[in-house]
Amino acid sequence: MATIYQVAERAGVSLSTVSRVLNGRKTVNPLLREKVEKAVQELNYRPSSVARSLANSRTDSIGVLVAELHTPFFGEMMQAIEMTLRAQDKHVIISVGHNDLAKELDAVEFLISRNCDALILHSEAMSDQDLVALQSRLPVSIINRHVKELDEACFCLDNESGGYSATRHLIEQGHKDIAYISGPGNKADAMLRLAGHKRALQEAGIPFSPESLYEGRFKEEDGINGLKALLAKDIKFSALVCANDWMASGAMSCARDMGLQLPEDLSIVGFDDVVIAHHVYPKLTTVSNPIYEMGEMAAKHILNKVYGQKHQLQHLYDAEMVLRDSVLSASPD
Amino acid sequence: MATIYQVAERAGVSLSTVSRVLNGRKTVNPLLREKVEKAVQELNYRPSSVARSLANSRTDSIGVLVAELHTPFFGEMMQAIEMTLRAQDKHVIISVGHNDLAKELDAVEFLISRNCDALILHSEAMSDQDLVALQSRLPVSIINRHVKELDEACFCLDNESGGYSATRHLIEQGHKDIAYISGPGNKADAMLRLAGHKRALQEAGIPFSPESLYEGRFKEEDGINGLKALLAKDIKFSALVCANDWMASGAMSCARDMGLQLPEDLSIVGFDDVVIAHHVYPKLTTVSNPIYEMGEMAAKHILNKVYGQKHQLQHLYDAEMVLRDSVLSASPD
DNA sequence: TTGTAGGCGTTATCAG
DNA sequence: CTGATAACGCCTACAA
Repeated sequence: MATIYQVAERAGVSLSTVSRVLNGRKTVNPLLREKVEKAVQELNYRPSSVARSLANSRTDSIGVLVAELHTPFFGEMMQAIEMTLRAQDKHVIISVGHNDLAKELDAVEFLISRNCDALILHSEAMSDQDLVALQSRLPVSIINRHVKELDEACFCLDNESGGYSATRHLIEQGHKDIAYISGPGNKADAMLRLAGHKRALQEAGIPFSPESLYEGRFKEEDGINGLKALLAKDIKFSALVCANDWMASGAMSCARDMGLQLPEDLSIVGFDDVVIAHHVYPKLTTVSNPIYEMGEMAAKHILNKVYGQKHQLQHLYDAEMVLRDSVLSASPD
Repeated sequence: MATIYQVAERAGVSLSTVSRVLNGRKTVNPLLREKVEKAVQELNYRPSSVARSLANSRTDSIGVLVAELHTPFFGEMMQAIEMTLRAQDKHVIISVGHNDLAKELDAVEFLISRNCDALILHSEAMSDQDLVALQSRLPVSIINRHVKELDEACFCLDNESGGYSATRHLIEQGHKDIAYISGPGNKADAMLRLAGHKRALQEAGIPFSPESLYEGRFKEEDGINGLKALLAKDIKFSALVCANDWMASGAMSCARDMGLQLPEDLSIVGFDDVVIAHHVYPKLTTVSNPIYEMGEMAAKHILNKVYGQKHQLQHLYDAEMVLRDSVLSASPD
């Protein structure tokens, strides 16, 4: 591999001059510039990003932490991040945290040890304080969580309004008895979605009953167990909202196993509009989660903060209804 | 950030000694070692991976090229790669090629410009020759394609036998009239799957009819259009095999739209056992594609080749039937 | 076993 | 505008 010295020698100039033309400095004689470019061509010279990093203490690399990678949600987020970052010649290093605090912290340290210029995190296990502490070590973008102290760095969905829209939609279709399968009580997004649900009920004058609530952990099986538990109780409901699509899919399987017709016997709405949403049957009415845009913005925030660019940022994202076939208008009885 | 010099100073030794203990050399006085370790602690010293890379011309980074990231298949592959590599303290840089030759080549150059120690590729558009040429520039692992010249570096599924198993299963269930929706004719994996299908037919003495074949491009919509086209023809079939799960899901939607009962009126088998396979209804009988294992092996191959490790490798993977609910035994007529 | 000195390939600072 | 020269932080002969 050719070095900048050899280019300099071949072009008959000093290495400083070569460095200048490589970095697009304007202050260089066009004649020399041409010579240098010719030499670069001939030697097929490629600057060493490592040496460059050592000299200017920038790696042009961004670390990204996600819970898992095999789920389409994170895949889309990663893709958004990779595309917007590579367009600016930055590269992304991935690491997965497996929903476990120790592993997440470990992953973060790993990323930092790699001298990333910044981090983009979709953390499940770290506390808000952990994130604040992290921010003092290097610039970060945070996806799907709002931390007061890190306002500028957070990019999230309006979960409360999403939860509101979901049950609001059901109410508008004439449903009054609406059960809810929630995410875990210690997750802010889960609780916000639930809060939205309650607000919609209240607004419609429908009392919220703890009986019609089941708390899961966002997994398919929780949808199954949740519906089973709900059905076993002495309550009636014509509609069910699940705090994410995986649980909704589980609930659908379960409903069918219990002999229910979908959506005739039970209307279901999900949340996130993940890829499976339109592969289940009936196709799932759900709430959008523009993770792609959020990933893009998180990346742009880094671009602004670390590399002095000037992108327009949006921090809060609307969760909109995606209407498909899993909700039936209830006949007014 | 503390440097190795400061550690040396604080410990009262030379920086070579510090370097030695950091790199676990045995040839160092336990007393000094202890001093150094203490100093490292106190200063919270972290070696600069950049400086290290410059000095020993290794970045400990592996570039991974995939077609897309938002699809669960690649997510799983990435996760496998990340986990096995990070366990050995290597990091992975991702880049996506978008199924486009120019973009793939661009991505590869980008990765190389980042001084990756090696590349792992799941290329859709590059030619075998491109890959061979690449191999001469730096070590590579190739997933899902067999290139004769790169035998050692390839990790793939036995697509032919997978295709065989799929229609063989149908035949065993009593089906005789079996339609097939294939992947694109210019993709080796698609053609191998189709070849397996034909072999199974032949073995059972069932003539293959081009009429019952539709060529798609592995997309959901191809499943829809494919079944529609097949149904419009003057042929009968009680079963359909789709060369991947996405097309199978599309075919299911289509079948239902056409008023068919599943699986009573039409048995369907997919391929890949991607996440949607057990979310569709009826749950899809399909052929496994152990992409996780393949990703892991591709990573281990790099570990062996570049970092002198000694992992056991497996290059060819069996495609096994995953039995679910989308196939009905045909009544012998 | 330990320390000294040179090199890895750039960028940045300063004279000229 | 151009060219020495000194960082950048670490590794590794080689010498002591």
